[in-house]
Order: sequence, then structure tokens, then C-alpha cells
Amino acid sequence: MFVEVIIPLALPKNYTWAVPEHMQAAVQPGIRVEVVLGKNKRYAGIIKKILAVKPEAFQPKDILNILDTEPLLYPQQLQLWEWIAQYYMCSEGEVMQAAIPSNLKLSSESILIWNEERSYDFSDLSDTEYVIAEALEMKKELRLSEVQQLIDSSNTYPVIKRLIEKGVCHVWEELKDKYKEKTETYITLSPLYHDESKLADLLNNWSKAPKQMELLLAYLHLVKTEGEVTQPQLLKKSNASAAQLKGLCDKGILISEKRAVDRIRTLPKNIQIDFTLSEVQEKALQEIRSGFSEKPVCLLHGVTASGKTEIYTKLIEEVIKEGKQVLYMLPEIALTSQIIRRLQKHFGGYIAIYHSKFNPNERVEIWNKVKSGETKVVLGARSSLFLPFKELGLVIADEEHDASYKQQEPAPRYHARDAAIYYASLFKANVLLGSATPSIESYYNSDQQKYNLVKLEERFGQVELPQISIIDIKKVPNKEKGKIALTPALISAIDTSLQQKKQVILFQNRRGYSPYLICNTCGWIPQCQHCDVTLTYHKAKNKLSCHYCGTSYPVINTCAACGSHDFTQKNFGTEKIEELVSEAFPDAKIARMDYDSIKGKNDHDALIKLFEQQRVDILVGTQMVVKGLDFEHVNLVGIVDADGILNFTDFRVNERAFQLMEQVSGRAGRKDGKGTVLIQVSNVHHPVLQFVKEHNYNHLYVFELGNRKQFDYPPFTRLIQVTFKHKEKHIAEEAANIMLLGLKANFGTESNGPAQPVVERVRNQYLWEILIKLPKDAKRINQCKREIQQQTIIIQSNKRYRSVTILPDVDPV
DNA sequence: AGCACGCCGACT
DNA sequence: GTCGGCGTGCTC
Repeated sequence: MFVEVIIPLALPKNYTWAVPEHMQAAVQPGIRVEVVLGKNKRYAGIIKKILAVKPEAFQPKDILNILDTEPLLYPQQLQLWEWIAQYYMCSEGEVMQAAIPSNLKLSSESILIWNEERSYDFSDLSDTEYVIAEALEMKKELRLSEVQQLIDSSNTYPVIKRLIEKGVCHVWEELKDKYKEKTETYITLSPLYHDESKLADLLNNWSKAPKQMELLLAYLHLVKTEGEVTQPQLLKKSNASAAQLKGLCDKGILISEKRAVDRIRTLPKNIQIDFTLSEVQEKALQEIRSGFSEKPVCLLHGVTASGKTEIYTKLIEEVIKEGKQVLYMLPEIALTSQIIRRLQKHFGGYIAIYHSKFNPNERVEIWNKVKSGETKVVLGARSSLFLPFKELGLVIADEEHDASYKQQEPAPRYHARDAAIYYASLFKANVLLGSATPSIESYYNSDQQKYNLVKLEERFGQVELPQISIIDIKKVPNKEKGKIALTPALISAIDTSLQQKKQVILFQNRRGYSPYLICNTCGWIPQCQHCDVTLTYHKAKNKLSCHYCGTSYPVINTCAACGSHDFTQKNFGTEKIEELVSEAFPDAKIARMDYDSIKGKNDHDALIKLFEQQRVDILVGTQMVVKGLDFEHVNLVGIVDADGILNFTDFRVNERAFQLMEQVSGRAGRKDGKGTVLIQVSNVHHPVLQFVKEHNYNHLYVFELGNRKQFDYPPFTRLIQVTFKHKEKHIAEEAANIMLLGLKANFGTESNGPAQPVVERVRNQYLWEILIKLPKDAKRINQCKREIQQQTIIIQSNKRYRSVTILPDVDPV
């Protein structure tokens, strides 16, 4: 018997091991096994398939151990992994890395074992070797991490090698299971005293140790009120010490025991739906249901504040009642306590939250509860896709257009929305994609009748969509040199809102104080040494920072080109807007929400809460303010600098610009009355603005087409994005130049072939991203160039050499 | 991911 | 003439 095993490594394919006779009965797909790969490295892999025939090309090794009695996952998951590996061009091992909570991944740790036969003469050892040998002699065993501490260098390997050669020790690899149950110490009364009279006897004849008696009385009281008593509870209540409690336990009166407990607080399992759908929502729900009978995927295009969440809630309820499970995915950033609270209110203990910020032990617990079918609804970010659902009935991908569904680094570079559609198909489950601004590919798929499309064009409670006004910055009188941040029109609108006791959101998609500095004498602009982008001035930190790579520099006072000390700050970021607003409205409470002001996840939640409670009047922020948040009292949204959103050259920017502006605008007037959106822009004729103004999404993709007439519909099928990844900048540039010369890329898939560009990642069928690995030395780059010269590529590029969008003349699909 | 092997530049 | 850097290839 042989097994194909998935090892959590980027191996070109799965390897095969032999199963010794006595282990064969326990072997089945989904079980973890311990295997040796290479010389003596051990891994815990997952059995994918059982093979009956011995492979001919190599001699399989035996597996060492079987680690589970039942499969860790279901066959559907192995199928999903296979699909992701094939579709996104990575190994199944890499998928496994992403899929399994790190605590279920076993890895071997090298342990140095003291050689007892070794003489105690260390005269032949160097200083570092001596330090380790001495420690080994005392402790007999050392972990690799301990060795690293001892000689405080990461370069332990050569030293250890020499120690082995000199016969001081040998190396043992040990596999460790990292998941630990959480235990709490519970205190119970000894069964001896369960009899009331015996207990009374004990208390009446108590002598000495009054504190212990007090403790015992406190215990008896707690049992009555709480039922179960934990050690910390008891000690707190009785104000006693652990030693006093131990005394009671030693006397055999109380018993202390450790019990495994859930890390995740469980809520009662009940469903509570306390709302009714509006007529429009009800109609949409009907359409979704009947759509599901024909096609498994449905795109719900509902304008902002149309009440999509209520529809989701109804669908989830139906699925739970059928006894099936639901995966509710959201972009990471939108997983705020706002939405969590809302769903927990409806589904209580049926729901579990899952995302990458959870600690590994908690993740294992959720994993197990989803696997057992106990958890019915998972609310999570993209990684929740990998949970072992027992019987998936519905997947909801909310904010379907959001780019953070796509994993960029590391492999597997999967798109959670697309992978979820495949995953759902394995269960014959339905998928609901929801967005106020659907992605072009989803729109296209519904256009092609692949997905069903349901629209919700009305806001909940007949609130009208906001009135959108465009302010032409060019026409604003006495503007200073450069752009004007807050026009008089915007200022007076903010003033009106504040007087009405309403809230305002000001959106500026640039963080920092001023996006660049310019030398007044010669026009030199400080740039990042690594990235060729301008450095943004941050006033709070008093630093210049590169928003591309994150490097920060001290403020430059002297021009590198002409030595002048005279700089002007150009443009404005959120920091400056915040400052300008507080100057204009000294009495208003103003807060800023961007990457710099939000350090931890809690800051984000806390700020949202402040704003919800109207303890902030004006919120200045970047994209962060738009992600799936409902604020009821906002009636004005100002887009401070729309040019900054519209004037890019990236091919998908029109789509993104529209989505962003539409999402931002959607924050206005969600509940009580019509809102206003003011867009400050100089390029007033930009076509995207018309669509935003009319809330017209239907023709956006046509517009996208119109802008790129040379391509057939859909315009993006032939786009390939190439990313150059190389340590050395000049090589990445050289690689970009090869592409810019209009040469060809050999889209081979092997990762171990000769020096040739290598396909590494695929995004989805419309947009391919390819990572090209290039050799280091120049001679081989030329060879590479030659290999590249077989296919013509039309290139669209942004200025930075990091990422180049190219259009090949054949469809790579 | 490790680890081995082999190739070139910096030291006894 | 050897050490050690890293580039490349292989592991069932």
C-alpha cells in the first residue's frame, strides 16, 4: 500500500510513501502522517490518495507514523486544494500552509543530544563550540532555539555541524503538536461531604486555620449562586491565597481539577429574527431564491443602504433550519464589531468568527466546531474559505468587489470569492455575491447568464440616494498656488450640516500631511531611494515617508540638487485636511481615520463607535472610512480631491474610481433624509463623474470598453499583469525594460527549468498576474531576453518597474 | 523549506 | 591552496 501525501512545502508535485503492513488499516485520505523527506527532516503531511501500485521511478520510503484516528478534513477540502493549486499555479503544499491553522501543522524541531561516550576533554573545541558543549554536558539535550540564544547568532548550523563531526552530540528531530487545550482549574467539594450532616459536623468541629474555614464558606456560597466554581473566582471572592486553598485540598475537603474549556465564549443557540423585510427586499429575496433553482450563483446588486444584510439574514435562517452551514465572507477590514454584533444578535451561538488575527489555538477550536457541524454560520475573512464545512448550504461574499479578497503574497494567490464559488459547487451549495458596486467580472458573468442578477435599486425606507454636486476647483476664485483643499462651497455645506446636528465625512485618499515637497529654486522633489516615488511629509511624526515601501526619512532641509533650503509643500493629505477643518470649525469635534491614526484593530473599532455615538462631528479619512460601515446621521460627504482618484493610468482604475466614489457617496443620508455629496474636482468632464452623479452602474463596463476600443469585449480578457520580483533593483528594471521593448514572455510553468520567466500566479480568468523570476547575472538575462522574443506584447505600464501590465496577442487562457 | 553540491572571490 | 558566499537542484 502506498499513499500520496501533501507536504506543506512548495514541491513540484505530491510525493508518495509506502505504508507498513501494521499501519494500513488506519490509513485513509485526510489523515495526517509523519514522513521523512530528504536526509532526516520530518513533516506531518496529509494523505491525499491511497495507491495500490508501487511507483516505478523511485523507491518510496516508509511512513513513520499515523497521527490521527479520523480525517482532519473532508474530501471536498482536498478537492478545493487541488483546484486552487491548479488554478493559481502553486503546489498543494502551499495551499495546505494557508488552509490549516498553524497549530495543526506539525514541524520537526532539531534537538541536540549529548553523546555519552564523549570524553570530557574539550581542548579541541573553539570558543562557541565549547559554550554549547558545556551546556550539553549539563542538560544532555538542547533545542535549536536554545543554541541560538547561547551563541546569539542565527548562524548556528556550521557550529552544530562541527560539533557532530567532533562527536560531541547528535541531532534528533522531534515532531511536536502545538495545539494545547485551554484548561481552567475548577474547585469541587469532596464527595465525602456531599452529605449535609457530615458537612455540618466538619464545620461545627472546625479548629485552627480560620482563614481556611472562611474559604470553605465562600466556596459553599459560590456553588449555590454559580453552580460551578473556578479557582480564580473563588480566590477573588474569599480574598484567600492559593496556599490556603491548597491546604483545604490537602485535607481532602475540596478537590481541584483541571478541565479543558472552550476559548470561544459560547452564546445560546437560538435564532432571533426581529424584523420584517420591506416589499422591495421581499421581492429581491424571492428573485434570489428562484434564481438559485436555475443557477447556483447570484449577484445581488443593491445600492448602499438598501438593506442587503437583512436579506442575507433571512437566507441564513433558512439554511440553518435545513441543518446546513453558511459561510459569510467579508473583506478583512469590514469585519468590525458593528456587523459581528448584528449577526450575533440574530444567530447567537450558531455563529463563529474567523480571520487571520485570531490566535492559533482559537483557530483550531473553530476548525473543530465547523468540522463537527456544531457551528452553523462562519463570519470570516478570506481564509475562512478553508474551514472544513460538513454540509455547506450557502456562501455569501459581501462587498464582492473588494480587492482584499485576493491574496497577493505569499502563494497561494487565490481569490476567495472565486475559490468559494468552486468550493460551494462541491456541496451543490448556493453562492450570493453582494455589492453596491459589483466588480466588472461579476457583472460580466451575470451579463453572460453565468450568474443570476438581482437588483435592489431603492434604499431601505424610501430614503433617496444622495444628491451629488460637482465643484469645479478651477473656477474657485482666489485659490492659492497649487490646489485648494476646502472650497467655500464645501465649508458652507459643512457649516449647514453641523448646525443641523448632523455628521460629515471628508474623504481624501492620501494620508500624511503633504504628498510631496518641491525645491523652490530648482524644482527638485525628494524621492524614495528604493522606489522612485515622491516622499510624503507627515507632520505628526515630522518625517518624510515612502508610501510605497514604508521607509521613513528625516525631513530634508537642503536640496540635494542645488543646496537651497527653500521648499514648498505640495498638495494635501488627510493630516492637513484635519488641520484645515479644525481651523475652520474650532468648536467641532474632528477625528481622522487612516493607516497612520489606526494602529491596532481595536483603534478602528473604537473610532467607529465614537462616530456612531455622535461624539465626533467630522470624520476625515482615506478609503478606510468606506468599508461596509453604516453611520446613520451622516448627511454630507465631501470628496476633497477627486482628481487624485480619477487621474491614474492603471487599466482597472476607472472601475475602481467609480467603486470608490460610489461607496463614499453611499455614506451620505443612510437613514434620516436625503444626503449630499460634494465632489471637488478640476477634471469636471471625466466620464466616470457622470456615472457617479447618476448612480449609474449599468453602462460602466461599456465605458471601460469605449476607452480601449482596440480590444474586443470583454476588454480585460487579455490583460496580463507581470510583477518583477528581484532583490536587486537594476535587475527588476532590466526585466521591466525587456517587457517595455515589446518582447515576449515565455509563460512556461515549470519552476525548475532553465533560466526563463516563470509563471507564478494567476488572478482569475480575466486578469492574469505573472511573476517572472529572472537570473541574477547579466549574461543569463540576455539568454532570457532571447527566450522571451517569441511573442509580441503590447505594454501598458505604470512608471514604477514593480508592476507592468502587458497585453499579449494571444489569450493565455 | 532544508540541505548538498558546485562554482567563484577573499584569505592563510 | 582553502574558506565561505550564494546560485541551483532535489527531496518520494
